Amino acid sequence: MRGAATEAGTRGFRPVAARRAFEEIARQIRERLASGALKAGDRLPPERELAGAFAVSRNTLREALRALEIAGLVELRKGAAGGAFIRAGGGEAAIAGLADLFRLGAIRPEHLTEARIIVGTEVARLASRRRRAADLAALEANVRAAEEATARGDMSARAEINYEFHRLLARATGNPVLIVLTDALMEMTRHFVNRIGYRPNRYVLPSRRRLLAHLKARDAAAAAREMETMLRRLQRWHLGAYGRGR
Amino acid sequence: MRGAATEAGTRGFRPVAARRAFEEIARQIRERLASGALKAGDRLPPERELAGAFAVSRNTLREALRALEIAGLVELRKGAAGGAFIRAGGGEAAIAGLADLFRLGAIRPEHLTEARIIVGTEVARLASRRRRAADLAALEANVRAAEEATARGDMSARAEINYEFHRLLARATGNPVLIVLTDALMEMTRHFVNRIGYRPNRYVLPSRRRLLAHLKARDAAAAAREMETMLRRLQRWHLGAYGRGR
DNA sequence: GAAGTGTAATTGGTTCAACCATTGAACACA
DNA sequence: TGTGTTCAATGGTTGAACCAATTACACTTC
Repeated sequence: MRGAATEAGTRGFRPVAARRAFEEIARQIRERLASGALKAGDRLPPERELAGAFAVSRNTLREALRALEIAGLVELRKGAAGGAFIRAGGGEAAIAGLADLFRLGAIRPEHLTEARIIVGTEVARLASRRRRAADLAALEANVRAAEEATARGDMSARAEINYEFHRLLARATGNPVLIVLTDALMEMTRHFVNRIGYRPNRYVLPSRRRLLAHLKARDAAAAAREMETMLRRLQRWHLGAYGRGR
Repeated sequence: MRGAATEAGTRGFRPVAARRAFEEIARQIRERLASGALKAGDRLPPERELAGAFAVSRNTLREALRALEIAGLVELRKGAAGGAFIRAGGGEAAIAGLADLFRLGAIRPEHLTEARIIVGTEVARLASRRRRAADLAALEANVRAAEEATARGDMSARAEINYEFHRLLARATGNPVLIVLTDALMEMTRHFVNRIGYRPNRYVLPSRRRLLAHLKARDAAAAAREMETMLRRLQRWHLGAYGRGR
């Protein structure tokens, strides 16, 4: 400080925004989404026209569209009837974001299995209350497919069908938060299993059959118990394999 | 079908990928992250150099970097010591992705409150088992700040401090999946509350005090019960406001 | 020597003007 | 009717240039 008499201090000052142009553009488009002025299926004007409207170069505008595309808000299609279309959000960005965290090593296998027990148990409970006939049919077809894959020794297909079971169950709850979360947990599990290698076990399929019976009977407590028991066995199985594998 | 003798069908054919250049670049960089060749804090070469290495123009390379930046994997800094730095993932992309879903209307308030009950209850249970002295101190300071904000009638600060309580509790579990998920749920709650307006209530703070006592005593069952009861009351409160407000 | 000051180098941000590649629809033709 | 062709629209990519922020460093000043 040089002169106390002229020093006015810096309180009340904030760092200037210095927001990049493409961020401001993406913000404005997001705003129209939140306000309902833009809804799923709508098409934005062509890039050249949008660039003119925002008074930026086409490159800068493209970076803004790229940001929205990665966030899963718009889909870009080439060709005569192409353009930027507003997507009906399916949560792909959130799923990819969690999968990236796992890839970065921020999430360790025991965190993943713990979260799966928490979410999976409550998904089973809610699904048994809300499942419709169509959900039950889809789940039964899934278990049958798993049995067939096991019979012909196709372990890769078996793993995929198992992930799909959890996704179907989550959809039966009708809660999109649980659906997205389950999808993300399965995506992380897939990465994890790819790393340690899939090892078949004998207790999952019988558990599935018991779970289906509870779902059919709408016995929420029994369904939750069955799922929790199965996931805890799976946790010991996975973490054992991880401990030996690392 | 014209000639059954020459018709071979289309089974086994799949649409060709036609991946865009920037996607392939982002994939390669992601791969290095997953393999551990790149880790948090590392700096990628300057854009001009990278563009040369991938044999693409600088614009295309920038779209790849933009994609990685939006995904939260890298951070771009200007200036002499600038460049693309690998970020220590904090899950911002996943959080933003879920918040976008809420903004798009795919997630309705009852879905949000249901998920909060499930996650919050189990977070309280795990936190009471694993909390350390520092967690307890931070939570106590938070509750004190909430009481002060209430005393001076600052409802906006009060709301923020309340969200922070749940985030702190999630951190005490030590599970990054639960941390990211809680952050995302709080972010969605903030949007929701901003829309319907914050209305103070009298039962949250007493519940906080009881919860702190359970945490201090490491009584997991009581902590979970307290949190679940509070969240269910909050659910009725919020949904009631939403029902009248829409 | 310590602290401030100016300057140059580095690097991301943006612009501009092209051209390429894909897509779908209009259209001609058998 | 259907089949192939042409063409306009639109996103994808390129390359060169300049702007703007940031840092490192030599230089001055006390």
